[in-house]
Amino acid sequence: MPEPFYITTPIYYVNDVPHIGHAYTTVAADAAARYRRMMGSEVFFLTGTDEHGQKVETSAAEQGVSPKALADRVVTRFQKLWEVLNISHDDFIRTTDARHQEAVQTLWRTVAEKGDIYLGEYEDWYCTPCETFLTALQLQEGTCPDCGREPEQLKEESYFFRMSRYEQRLLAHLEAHPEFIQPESRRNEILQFVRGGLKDLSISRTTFSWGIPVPGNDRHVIYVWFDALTNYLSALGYPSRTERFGAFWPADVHVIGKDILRFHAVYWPTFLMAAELPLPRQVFSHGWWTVDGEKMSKSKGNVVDPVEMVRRYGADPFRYFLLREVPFGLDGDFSEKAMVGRFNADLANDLGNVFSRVTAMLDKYCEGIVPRADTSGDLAVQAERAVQRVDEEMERLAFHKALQEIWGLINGINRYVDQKAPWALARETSRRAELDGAMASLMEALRVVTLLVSPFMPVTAEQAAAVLGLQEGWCSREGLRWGASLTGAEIAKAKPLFPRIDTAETPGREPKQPGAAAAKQTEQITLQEFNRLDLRTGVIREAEAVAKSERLLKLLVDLGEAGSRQVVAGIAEVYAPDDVIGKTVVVLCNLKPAKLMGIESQGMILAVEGENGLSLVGLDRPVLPGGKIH
RNA sequence: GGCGGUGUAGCUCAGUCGGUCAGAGCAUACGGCUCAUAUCCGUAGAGUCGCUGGUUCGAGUCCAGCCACCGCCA
Repeated sequence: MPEPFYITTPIYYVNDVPHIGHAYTTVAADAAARYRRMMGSEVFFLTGTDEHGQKVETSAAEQGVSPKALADRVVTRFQKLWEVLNISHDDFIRTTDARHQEAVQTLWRTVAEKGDIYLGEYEDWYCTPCETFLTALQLQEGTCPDCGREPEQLKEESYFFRMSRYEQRLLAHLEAHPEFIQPESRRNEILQFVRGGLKDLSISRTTFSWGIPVPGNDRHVIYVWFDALTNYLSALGYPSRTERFGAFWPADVHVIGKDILRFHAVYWPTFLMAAELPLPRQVFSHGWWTVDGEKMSKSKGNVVDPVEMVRRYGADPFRYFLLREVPFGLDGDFSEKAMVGRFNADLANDLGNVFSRVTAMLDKYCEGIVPRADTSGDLAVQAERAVQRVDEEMERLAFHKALQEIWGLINGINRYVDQKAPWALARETSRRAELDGAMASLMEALRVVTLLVSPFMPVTAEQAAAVLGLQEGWCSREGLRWGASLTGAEIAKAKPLFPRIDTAETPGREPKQPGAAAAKQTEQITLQEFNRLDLRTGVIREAEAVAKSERLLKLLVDLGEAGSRQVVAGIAEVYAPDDVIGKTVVVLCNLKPAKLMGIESQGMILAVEGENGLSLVGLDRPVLPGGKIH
């Protein structure tokens, strides 16, 4: 009977543009899920999207579509990303799924019947000039944190969850289960928070309607966390006591980012207590990524697009980087320099090279056939130890340590090659047995490395398995045993798994020096010549992908008095149609019209090739469309 | 303001109960091999272990104060 293992990512807000943080959580959960599958567990790995709420409602209204239609369109951004990153989730839950709505309403009724939901009044503030809602917590001495003015107080009828009632029980649970919240520093924060006392929690809204209705009161919609967190149950079939539910609840681990720790470590367990359901075994909160040492933000324009990183470096190297660079649980810094460093030092020089090295020797000295020989010895001991240690580290989700262990084995393989010097053995026919033993051991070690690396780099592992001629089902717990054998297999010389990246050519690696270098190469022009360009501001009113093209978007650009015109722009790799609608851009209007993919383009949108991909040229203050640029 | 954390080689960081703990990886330098993706293996560091005091036979390792940065809460 395989051991069940249920692991989740958060459900991501569907209206968000996926970035490195989303990729990180999901890649980490995927590596854990794949490892457990290899080890023979029955794994259920869940991810999905949170699709309700005011932001989706508003965005949809602005675009004149229904919220569901908007969600249906943008959910694909996440689904595509998971495909690109080779995420092996078993289910993808959307909060708009009927199964989820039913689960949430049932959970609500269950908790309400217990007397833990009551109708009350929720207070918040609205800053009219800023057009933003503020909670009591956000206020600074009673004023708006943005403009410093006094906001208007609003009162709203709201249902409340009696969270205060579970304060002691939660505290007891936290104290009895130190592993419940990880890492420990986060656990301490939560302990401190709970010790400070739990208030009741507002769990419904009347100010928007895009959500799951409160059972028995359609004026209310169930508010974010009561809705979203329940996804972990609904994907298992709750409220039906399905086989799936029986097998997988409670979850083994919810992998989350530290921004949503409290909701998972406080709200969620108390909801479950109220519903008399068992609590998840662990909530693991990982850190955040900065980019080149700076906080990632839209305004800085340094948001890392995971799709672009995969395009540049490949899914496996990107996954490897995320899990190797930083201890899981701590913050980390992403930079392309570090990415390339890891790629060359770890993947090309170590992992990739050792495959080429050993298979080339096998080809040369053993006609490509793995000799039948004794493989006991030093390398066997090292491999067995690595397998054992990787297991311990994966148990704790210490991905970076697990990878360190694997690389320790790779170093060991390289050392073994040096010690045995097969090229020297091959010159003396009398040492044939010794050569065979060494080569058989080396090949066996490569096989073990292939398995160990597979949860992190599934595509590379498949390639390596193909090189080694491994049979179907190679990725198993049994396969991790030393001596599970390659004997007699005929093996072709491996092509480089990771061709080195020439750092001189790497974009973004060299410090930018636009001034001097660029000026020298650029021919000077007169103002008259510049004035020949009819550059104007335009607002994108419509946008759609051009069929059969990965790069092109067909745009309708509003140029104010100059009317509207159709422009085809090569920006689709970075911008989805929804991203650009409403954006003010700079248009070269007197460019000779041209046809792209059969569609006429009457101008050109200005963009820059930045470090993180293409970026549209924008304006730093709002401007009416049609403004002449000079 | 309250609570907590961090500050160790050029860079990123390990250092469990105080006594070979002054370490690893990257980068750099030198040496070796030639099977391999100019890859690999080995050797090398004049680091006041943030600062100042204290406890101790002995302190990155414990205590106090200070400085800097960060997190949670208010």
